Amino acid sequence: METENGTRWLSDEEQRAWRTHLDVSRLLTHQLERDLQPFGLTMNDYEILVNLSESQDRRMRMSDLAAATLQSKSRLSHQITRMENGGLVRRENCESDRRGLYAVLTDHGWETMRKVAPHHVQAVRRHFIDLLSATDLAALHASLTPVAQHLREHRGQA
Amino acid sequence: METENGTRWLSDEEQRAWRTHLDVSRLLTHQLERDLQPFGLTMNDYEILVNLSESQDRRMRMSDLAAATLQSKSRLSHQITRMENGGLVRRENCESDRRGLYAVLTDHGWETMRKVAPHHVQAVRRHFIDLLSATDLAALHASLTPVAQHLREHRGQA
DNA sequence: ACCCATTGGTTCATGATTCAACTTATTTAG
DNA sequence: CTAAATAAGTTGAATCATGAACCAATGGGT
Repeated sequence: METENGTRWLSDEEQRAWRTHLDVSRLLTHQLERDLQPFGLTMNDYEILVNLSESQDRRMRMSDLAAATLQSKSRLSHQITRMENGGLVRRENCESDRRGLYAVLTDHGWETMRKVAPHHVQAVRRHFIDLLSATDLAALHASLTPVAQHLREHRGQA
Repeated sequence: METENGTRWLSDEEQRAWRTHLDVSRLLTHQLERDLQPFGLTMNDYEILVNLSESQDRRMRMSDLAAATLQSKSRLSHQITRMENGGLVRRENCESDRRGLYAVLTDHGWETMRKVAPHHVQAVRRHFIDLLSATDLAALHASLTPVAQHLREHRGQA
């Protein structure tokens, strides 16, 4: 499993598992993207709608929203601009910190959310959740949680 | 778990598992992207190098390569053009089917592969493989395989 | 009170991705 | 044998993402 130059290559089973994970993650986001397309939304749009709609007063600070959705500030800024043009969201400035801005869900954004969510959930079920037994899903969750935590900690460094 | 409009919403555990999967998949690709950056490669570049270097005569038909890497023909075409400009790969036309083209790994591409692969493997280990026990990894692989298969079958339709 | 480092957010330039339109070669049906 | 359908790839325009540079407000420290 180890070669003269000191590299610990992946075993066959490790390779297969890794490739499967990669494939699922790509195929799945691609599929969900396609399922949202008829509604004129991307996964990114949708995730922002979710975050805002679950927040106090349907609003979040730009920074917090960026952190919650794992995007860069720059990307979020563009994203919100697009959604603002689509009438899903509006910017509103923050009293307590005059640098800050809120992204606020509009009524149209809220309505869109209500209309689209059931379809999206159904898609997540069809292509992922319902293909796994409850125990498999729990095991998967348990395995992946430390990975997620590790990655969060290592974010933004070499 | 089911509401008046007939939507089967996700249970809390399902939600958490799903979000964790999503987060891992995004954080992980982002991290691996960053680990490749010092070598001037993206994950896409790398995956193409892998595919070519494992193929007979270090060459593949464009279509096959597109299928293997789950990309559209258009995207692959642009991608190969970039890599061709970087000297990693070259196009060569196919005798048996005059519409067809091969993407061929250049010597520089091969050397790049040899140099980068150990670092990439190490990154995959550090951020994923080595964070899971062998049994967890096997279970994850077993759970995900039917999902991957389902998604492959459903590709390209509603 | 003042300077300076930090934080919150945008903007600009560049590169990547997507989708539809297009060309050329191959296959199939009649 | 030929016409229509299909397959292999490319191209171009529009959209989206990334990273660095930037501006403005805040918060300490001295």
